[in-house]
Amino acid sequence: MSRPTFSDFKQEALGELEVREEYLALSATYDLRKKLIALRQKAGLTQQQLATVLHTQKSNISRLENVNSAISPKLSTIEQYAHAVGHEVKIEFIPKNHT
Amino acid sequence: MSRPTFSDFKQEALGELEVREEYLALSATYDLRKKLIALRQKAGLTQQQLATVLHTQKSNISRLENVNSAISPKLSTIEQYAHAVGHEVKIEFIPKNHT
DNA sequence: ATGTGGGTTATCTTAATTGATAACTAAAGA
DNA sequence: TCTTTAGTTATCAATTAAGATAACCCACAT
Repeated sequence: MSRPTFSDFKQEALGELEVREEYLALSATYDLRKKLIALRQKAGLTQQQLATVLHTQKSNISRLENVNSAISPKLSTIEQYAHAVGHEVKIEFIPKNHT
Repeated sequence: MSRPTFSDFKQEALGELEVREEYLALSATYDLRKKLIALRQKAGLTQQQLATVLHTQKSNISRLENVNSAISPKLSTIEQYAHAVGHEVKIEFIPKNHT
């Protein structure tokens, strides 16, 4: 095992308290982006088509969906996207096991 | 019945198409704020205490929780709040009945 | 009456997201 | 090969959320 795996990074990151918050936040947005892409594709829309519906540009749609982008989208942005692909947004809060 | 009720406003607002999206967005954030307050209270924290945990000010917490505020919070903001009260954020997409 | 604690509102500043345009890659077809 | 389509990336301007400070209200207690 030469190069560090994602799991390695994960372990090291969780070491520091402040980094942990960041990690969890990233994982949540990562999950979100995957869902957004799936919704769009299921709706049979391209980024360009969705952009047109939302009166914006395809580059902005790409930025929103792209995992590499460092942005944390506004709730309203997520909602507009969801509505455009025929869905409502529901936010749930799951209790954490605080050891 | 002299003054208009919220229900009246709702009906009138739904009349126009562009306003409808806005209404749905508002209702979602309204729902969110109620949940946030409930989580904080269940955690036994005041706005001041939560603000301290998040290294911010109680006025900012109030703005986030307050229904009247016109802001649409960032996903990361919601997550930080949730983590501080011992919860994880999960976003779900509910299919709409497109008549 | 005075003070304290919890929450709200207003305002300014700062930081970040979003809008918009353009240039680019990669894949698929004609 | 040339073209088109889908998606990415970079950049800058414009909008907006978040940080910070201060003043305020209200309930409650001493």
